[in-house]
Amino acid sequence: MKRKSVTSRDVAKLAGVSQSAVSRTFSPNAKVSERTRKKVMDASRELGYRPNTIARSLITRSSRTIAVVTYSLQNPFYSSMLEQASRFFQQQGYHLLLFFAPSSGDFDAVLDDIIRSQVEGVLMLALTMNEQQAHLVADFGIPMVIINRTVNDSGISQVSSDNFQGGYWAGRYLTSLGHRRIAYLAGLPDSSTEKQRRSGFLEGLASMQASCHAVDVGNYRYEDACQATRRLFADSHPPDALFAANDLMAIAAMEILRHEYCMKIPEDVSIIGFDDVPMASWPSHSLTTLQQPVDTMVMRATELLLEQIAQPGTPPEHITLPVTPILRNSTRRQSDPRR
Amino acid sequence: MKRKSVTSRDVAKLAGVSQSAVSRTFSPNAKVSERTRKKVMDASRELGYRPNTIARSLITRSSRTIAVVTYSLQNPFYSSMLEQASRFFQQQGYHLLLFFAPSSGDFDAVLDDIIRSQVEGVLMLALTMNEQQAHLVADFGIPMVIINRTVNDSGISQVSSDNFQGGYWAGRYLTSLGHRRIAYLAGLPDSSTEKQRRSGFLEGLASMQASCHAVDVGNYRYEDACQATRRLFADSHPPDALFAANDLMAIAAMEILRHEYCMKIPEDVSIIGFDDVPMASWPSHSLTTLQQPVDTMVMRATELLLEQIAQPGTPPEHITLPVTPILRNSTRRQSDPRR
DNA sequence: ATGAAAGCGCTAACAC
DNA sequence: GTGTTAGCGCTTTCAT
Repeated sequence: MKRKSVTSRDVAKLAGVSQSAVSRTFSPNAKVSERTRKKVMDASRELGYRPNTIARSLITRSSRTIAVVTYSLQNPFYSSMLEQASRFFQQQGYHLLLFFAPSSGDFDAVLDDIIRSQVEGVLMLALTMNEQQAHLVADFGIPMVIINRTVNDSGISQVSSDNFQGGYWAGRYLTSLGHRRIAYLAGLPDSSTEKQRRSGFLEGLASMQASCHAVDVGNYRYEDACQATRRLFADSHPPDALFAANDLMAIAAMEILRHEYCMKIPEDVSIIGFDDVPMASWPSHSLTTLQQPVDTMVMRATELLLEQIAQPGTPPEHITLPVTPILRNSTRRQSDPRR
Repeated sequence: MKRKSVTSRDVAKLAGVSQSAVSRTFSPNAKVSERTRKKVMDASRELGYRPNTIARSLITRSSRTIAVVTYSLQNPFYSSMLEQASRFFQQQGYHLLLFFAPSSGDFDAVLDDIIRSQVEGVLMLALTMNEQQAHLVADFGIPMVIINRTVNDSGISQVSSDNFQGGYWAGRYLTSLGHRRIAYLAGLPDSSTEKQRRSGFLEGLASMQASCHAVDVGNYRYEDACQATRRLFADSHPPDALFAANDLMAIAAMEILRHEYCMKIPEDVSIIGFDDVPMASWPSHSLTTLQQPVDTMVMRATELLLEQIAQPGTPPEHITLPVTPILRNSTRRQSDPRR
């Protein structure tokens, strides 16, 4: 059954036309007579011919391929972004090359690989990188947009939500509920989202004459967040409120507090997350959180990328979308407002 | 900043060597003198040269690209498989082309697209397709392995776990706990996993002289499973046990039962899931389930694919891996064993 | 509208 | 070891 690479030449021979006629038949805006087209199609069907995308790419110098590089799919927030972006590009007739940033090791090698692969654009999904790395790709004239991370002052397009504002709100809100020992569960230390959410949070607290009671790091991951929570609450003066830099960690904290520390949420401790992943709205968690506009973020990012591909001169944009506090049942006013 | 396509020719000219010397320098098993290599590397660096993967693919007729096609990433079970498989292939020096099966519409068009893209292999991730579709790709001599789905009697490699056995165990176990009104929460009706888990379940029940009390469909999705659960338990004789065809639906059911029907789990109803996603072990859910050996499945599938790529003659394999019951706290012996 | 011819950027014989 | 040569399968002028 295995047909081995039928070429347009083979089809041409069988159809009794020139090879370029075959090419034209398979080109979107061809100028081929119905008669020729039919002959070609018949022959193609008979031989099981499929145009070779690689050869086409080589000559047209357009691969119609986009690289998406991401860090992990553990967090439903990322996998959902990936799925949405992928479906969008696929719908637009693009192929999608998927890369994972190696957990340990050579990210530059991946970037190099991407450049060699002749993609027309790169979507960086929640990827932390330095300016040099960011420029490496851009300097090759490959349009790139970073989503859910920012890189300082570079000429690179980025779409993210207002992490600072989200943190700020969390800080003020928890304070306003009367909490006095408010802790912070941090994400990946080097990531821009972490830095922004944290500084927003601290400033939010400060704006209410409050300060942060304790900090520990959960690296945006469930398991790490469990450990961090245990450390935070093993103290003789445990927190009475917690802001976690993402929902996954917030939920991890709830699990630990409820089932290992026999604490009630929100009675004993208020918790706020960040993202608003679907899970956050499940009754068991009912997590108060800061909703990121995923759909909009993906849409803006993908459109931006496509635009830059279509018009290479397009200046980079930095888009910051607002976050929305979603009030659920993981937070409540402190019963003993002793302050 | 934008350098526009520096070719090996440009490098050759600058380095004062032949174009093939440049090619050799960038080929893994080159035969180039150190002197030439250095000249080439220097020139390359100066011009920012990167070999064009597309041109290389065209002439070597190997794209070193694998297509992974999947249905959705909503379920963490799939996204985790995707991540593992991707990382593996990436590590092996392959590129990964990601395709999503359109929810409504032309799957054949996607298959066609895959064939045109000259991938060296295809990994079908939890994809339901008919035999004709399965053969379409295979007939082009493109190795393919299906993971977590089976296609009847085809000459196509597939790796899955023993869904029937899992269902069978669930049926017998729930019966052995003394439950008398055991319901089934079904997955995607046409999927092989659904059929196998269901028939295993029914036979398991039958082997204990029991039968299924009610069935509803959750399509393997959270939201749909919520609806189905509401329907199942709105009855005047609601189930006292539930087997859900995957964890996501099992958890959905728990959420609805606990928070909308004020039922206790496992006191009022026992629940069993399927997959053992990370979430299933979280204390809030503590779901009894059938663990699929994800790591092994992915490893076997990826190795199988690579093997078939390396040795085109390799006969297809059908690998079925055992599932493992994981006993947690969503099931318990019926307190009133009236039978 | 159609065919002939010239490459796209690279690898792989093949001589030297 | 190095250069020369001939393509990989296709698109795209350019004549006709």
